[in-house]
Amino acid sequence: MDNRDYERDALVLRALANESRLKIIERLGREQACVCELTEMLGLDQSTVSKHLTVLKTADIVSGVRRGNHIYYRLLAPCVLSFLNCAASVHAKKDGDREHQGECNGQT
Amino acid sequence: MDNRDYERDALVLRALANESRLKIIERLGREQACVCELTEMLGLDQSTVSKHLTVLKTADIVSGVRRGNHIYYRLLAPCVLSFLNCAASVHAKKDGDREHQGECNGQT
DNA sequence: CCAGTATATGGCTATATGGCCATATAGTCA
DNA sequence: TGACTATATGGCCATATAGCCATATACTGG
Repeated sequence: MDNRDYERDALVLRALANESRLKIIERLGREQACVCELTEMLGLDQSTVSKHLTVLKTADIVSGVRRGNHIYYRLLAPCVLSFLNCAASVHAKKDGDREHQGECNGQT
Repeated sequence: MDNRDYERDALVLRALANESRLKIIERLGREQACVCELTEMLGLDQSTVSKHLTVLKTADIVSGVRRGNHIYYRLLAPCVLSFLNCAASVHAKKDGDREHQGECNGQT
């Protein structure tokens, strides 16, 4: 149980460690979307969004299927949404709570 | 529930998105440790380890208390350990499983 | 105080990242 | 086929990151 593949783990976490990509994930957590929708939502260059999606695909966090002229992306690993709750609770703790137990479903 | 602080979330995730820091977290998840123990475990320069700990401290993931000559670090946010399980399940899926539901405690 | 040990900080270099623009690719529809 | 739209890729630049070495700081024990 100790032989984690830290390199792979870090790859996944690096893919998540970006504000724009977090927004993409949050969006895809609600409903699949095409690149153009994500591009409009983020207000970034389309090529930039495409690269973000490549990063997420490489980490096996999202996948896209073509439908007609569009490619619809969806979240493959919904568990990453819990990362956001945990991440949020980390600073929630800092800015108010006392000791921060629970809040995110970690095995203490 | 939509006004996430993505910047703060990304800060936390960036702090986790590094192989050496993941090893530190896994270690501290088992038991607190001083810098010198972590330095030996990682086989990196002591200054490098100290900087990693600063990153983790800044993200409120760990904190250290001095005891005599040593500073003992402990994990403040044990929920981050569940990140590792989720991250692992993301590639476990790739390398075998079919659809990857559950495995990590996300709210699907 | 001084010497010794543990930790932190500053300076440096090599590499990675995120953004843009320009362009290439892949599909649709006449 | 050719015009059009959606997405991906390559090139570039500015900034961030991880590592090292050297040095500073903080504490302990004589």
